[in-house]
Amino acid sequence: MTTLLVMGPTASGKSASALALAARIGGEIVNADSMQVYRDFRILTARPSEAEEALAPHHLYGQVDAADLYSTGRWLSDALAAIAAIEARGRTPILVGGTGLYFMALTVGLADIPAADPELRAALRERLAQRGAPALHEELASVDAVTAARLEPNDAPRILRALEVFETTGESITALHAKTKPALARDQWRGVALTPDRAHLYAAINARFENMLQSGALDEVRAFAARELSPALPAMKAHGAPALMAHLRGEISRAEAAEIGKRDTRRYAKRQFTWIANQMPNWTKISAPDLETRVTQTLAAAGLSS
RNA sequence: GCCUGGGUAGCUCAGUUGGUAGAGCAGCGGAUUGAAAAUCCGCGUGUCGGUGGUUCAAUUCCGCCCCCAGGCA
Repeated sequence: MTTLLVMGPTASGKSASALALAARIGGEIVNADSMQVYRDFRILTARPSEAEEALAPHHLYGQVDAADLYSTGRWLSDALAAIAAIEARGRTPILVGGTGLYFMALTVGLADIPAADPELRAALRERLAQRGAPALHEELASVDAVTAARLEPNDAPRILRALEVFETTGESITALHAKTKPALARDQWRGVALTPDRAHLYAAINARFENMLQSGALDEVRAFAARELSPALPAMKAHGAPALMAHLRGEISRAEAAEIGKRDTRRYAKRQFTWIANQMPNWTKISAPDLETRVTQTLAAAGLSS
């Protein structure tokens, strides 16, 4: 069976495409977005509404509490389980989202590395806070020169990860990457990437953010802030969340917070374009602005028919 | 219509005592293997309003014109 993968920059209409595709071919939708897995920010992360979710089976949306640390690894096993279950029902899995790394885990692979000890992680983060990323980069160079050479001295998350992997496995993360196998074989999936006109997408992003504010995004953020969770949690990184929290604390105006939220979202979309252009050579690019054309082109690219 | 101030990057502006210009924000290009809506690297993107003149050389000085803001009528 073929699994359909649909990637697109934020606000490109992925969710609507997925719904139309699901209806057309009797598919089930699986989330491939790192923020829409969190329960707390339904509006702010543009998660499908309850009404939309009722139109087709949806999986991996809002099932994680914001206090939890989700990860690419957890998503990969969750997604593979969902795909297997959907195929067991004789239906087509449609994975939809904007997180390039998740699709990479599926189609390129995620290195088979045992989970790191939480205490080791905490210790590394502490060292990072004390001494800074360049110091850890030097440390990495002394044990894993190959990886250090390809990482920038300021790229804290990757340096941290490389050190953590070396300390738990005694091997270079670069060597482990080289052994990686795709989770889905090449003939098991078809990928399409939405590449809308950038000026129109930016306008859509700006308009959507205003809509989110009209629809209660601020209340959502207020309720989240009341939980007083660690600012370092991944869910805190949802576009607009930090700025809206600053607004609730009286530090910036609502208009300023909205500008920051829109800008961060636009910059993210730009990075997604870069990812699509350079990391997804085997994917069909679809730039058609209207839904019907996109769906038709997607089905054609996937060799599926309705 | 007259007076004054202003037209320089997408925006807000600085600047050049004449040698074709630079900041902030926005933006653009790139990397991406387990917190990825994260993180990191790189890049000024410009008929200096138009047109004549002076000059070896004009975005800069001079004339005329156009546009914007305020004031006087």
